[in-house]
Amino acid sequence: MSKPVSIGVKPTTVDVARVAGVSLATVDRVLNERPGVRAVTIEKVRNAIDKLGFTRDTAAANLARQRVYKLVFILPETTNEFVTGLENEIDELRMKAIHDRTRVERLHVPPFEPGAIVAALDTLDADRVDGVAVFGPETPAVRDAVKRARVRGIAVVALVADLPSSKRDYFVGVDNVAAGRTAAQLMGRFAREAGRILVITGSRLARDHLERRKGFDSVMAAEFPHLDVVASIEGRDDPAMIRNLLPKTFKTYPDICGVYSSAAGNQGLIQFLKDSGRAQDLVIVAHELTESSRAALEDGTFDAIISQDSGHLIRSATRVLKATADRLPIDHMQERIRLDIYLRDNLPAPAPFIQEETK
Amino acid sequence: MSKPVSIGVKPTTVDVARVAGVSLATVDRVLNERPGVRAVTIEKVRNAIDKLGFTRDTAAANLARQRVYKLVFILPETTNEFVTGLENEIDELRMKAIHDRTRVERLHVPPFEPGAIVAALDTLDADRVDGVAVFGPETPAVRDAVKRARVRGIAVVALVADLPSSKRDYFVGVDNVAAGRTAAQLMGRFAREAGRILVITGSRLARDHLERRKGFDSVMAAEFPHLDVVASIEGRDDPAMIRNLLPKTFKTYPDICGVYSSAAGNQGLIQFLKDSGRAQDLVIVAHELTESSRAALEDGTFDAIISQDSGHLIRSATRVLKATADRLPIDHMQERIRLDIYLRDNLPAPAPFIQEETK
DNA sequence: TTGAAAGCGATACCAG
DNA sequence: CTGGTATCGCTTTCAA
Repeated sequence: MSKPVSIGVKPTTVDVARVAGVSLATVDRVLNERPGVRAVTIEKVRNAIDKLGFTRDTAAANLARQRVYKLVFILPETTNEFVTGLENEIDELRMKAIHDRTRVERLHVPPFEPGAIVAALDTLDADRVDGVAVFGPETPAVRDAVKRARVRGIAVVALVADLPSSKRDYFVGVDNVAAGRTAAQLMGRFAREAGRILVITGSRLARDHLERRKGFDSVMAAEFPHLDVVASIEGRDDPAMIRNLLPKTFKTYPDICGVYSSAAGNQGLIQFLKDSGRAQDLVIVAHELTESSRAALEDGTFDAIISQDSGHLIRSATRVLKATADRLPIDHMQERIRLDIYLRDNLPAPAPFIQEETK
Repeated sequence: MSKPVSIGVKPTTVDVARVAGVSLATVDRVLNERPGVRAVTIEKVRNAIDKLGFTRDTAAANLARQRVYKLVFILPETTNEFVTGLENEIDELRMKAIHDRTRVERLHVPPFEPGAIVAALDTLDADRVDGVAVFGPETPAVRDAVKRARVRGIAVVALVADLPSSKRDYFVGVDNVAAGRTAAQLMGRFAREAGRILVITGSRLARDHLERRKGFDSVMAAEFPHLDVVASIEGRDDPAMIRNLLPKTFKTYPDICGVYSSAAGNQGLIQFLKDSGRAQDLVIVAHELTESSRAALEDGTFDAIISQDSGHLIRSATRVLKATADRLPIDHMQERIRLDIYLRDNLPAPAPFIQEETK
């Protein structure tokens, strides 16, 4: 209608201010929902914003704000390969994150001890930390500590194992029930003769382990009647403990033809299989691609590995935490962590140990 | 030694200028390798830079520069689901990319026509386009056109199918030989009785198809002697053509017990299987998770799908093109596209058709 | 060959 | 409640 506002390709705050007939400062107040603006004025600015299709330039905003994202990852203090894999990814991220105004810290707490996580969460100071990713057992106390942190204004995501305390939670990890079902599907297809299947689990506090077990059992029962799942052993993610428990179990059930290693501690299983000469004749489905599980897959000890990419986990958690801290929407499709299946033939090129090839 | 330079957390160009004893403008000249600086001066600035451990703030730089990345994707003009999936991802990216100063375009060329790609590449103007991702047949003419584009200063990546024209190439896609091997592994494990395996391929111009075939044959021959791979049929990614070719093939080889659909056009195969009542008794391994292949997997028509995530492909290509255009290093670990295996149980939640759930 | 100074788009402090 | 203006880290004329 009236004289069109002459605007370049992408409107800026200046354009908004001009169209709304207010100052830059006021536009900023409305944009950031700062107090002290009359409702009418807010309305004027809002109108200008969507008349122009304005979207704020995050890079410029962060520059002006000198914003630095402070993120912390709480992980169990163990030496299991999956967790050390996560640690490595965090360290790598820490290096690159500097360029993105992001500071990343690792916090370690004793494993399988909800109290330690609670304490860690409670010490987090809202103006020293923007967001925290938690990998740990799901207990009411932990869920409450998460809630408290969130109330203090800290963004929280559950990592690897879900912590469904409220609808406002975000979980970065795989669907572990589906993981169990997938493991069962592979086991059922690969194990040709009838026999028993042993499940090695970690801890009944670990929600991820329980979910996997549930998915596994349901598919085994429904689709593979020739296989019989015997009671699982609880290895607490500890290779030595697993190595010690296995002989007895195999003595009790001599007709075991497959093992589903649903938690960490694969090294104990591998050791047992090699020691007892059963490395080749059992069908083994395990979790998490690590140095030793990869080797076991390559040499035929393992038949399949179900995994989740630790790089994706860490990067995704980071993006989600930043978005949450900024109250920005999350791209759920991108953040969905896939359930990877590895056979010997689709193993990714191994990560370089020392450095990238000097190209 | 001497009075330490008082610097905050992260050095800026101002710090560099001060330490080097030159002006901001000169620092910028050195940083961007602009001409007109004496060697000695360059040296001074360089010293200051790594004395301080300075790294330029890309966001600020892009802001000042008002940089807008112009990226184009060249895709075959077909209706096959994999390609339309890529198109959707590109469109989605186009929306979000605006916030990242990135403009994305799609360019469509007739499929299996190297000349069309060459023409498209040659029309690309270096000061209207920063980078281009090409998905197309690998021919000398195409490789040359890629070289020319690169000489003009346009970043190029090969998408999905490699174009190994020189060492400076970058390929965004999966290892297709490994994909073929993986398909064979699944086929061999899933097909219990002896029989013949049919391979459906696309075009002998498509490098990805050839590589898959190669990997498939090698594993089948080496590991599964009970299965015999018969000559493949060439479906040109065309469902109708595939649907028409199959009956004859099955008449010629009545003992076919498995099909490896190594290219696009799965709908033709599915149609044939349903029409002929063979949907359940054959082992089918296919490529690319799409609407119809997902349905086939869910209802048991397909047994496994080998796939590459189209979202990852597009996002990765984008990152690589930007990094190349800016002469920044590429994070090869992050850009590695995984070879996804899908069984019925690890299918990701389907993409929403209309919109995200109104949260 | 080098420097001073004006932006880029948004934020935030200080007045009025 | 609202407006002016310096500033963030870097780029880019325009002069010198």
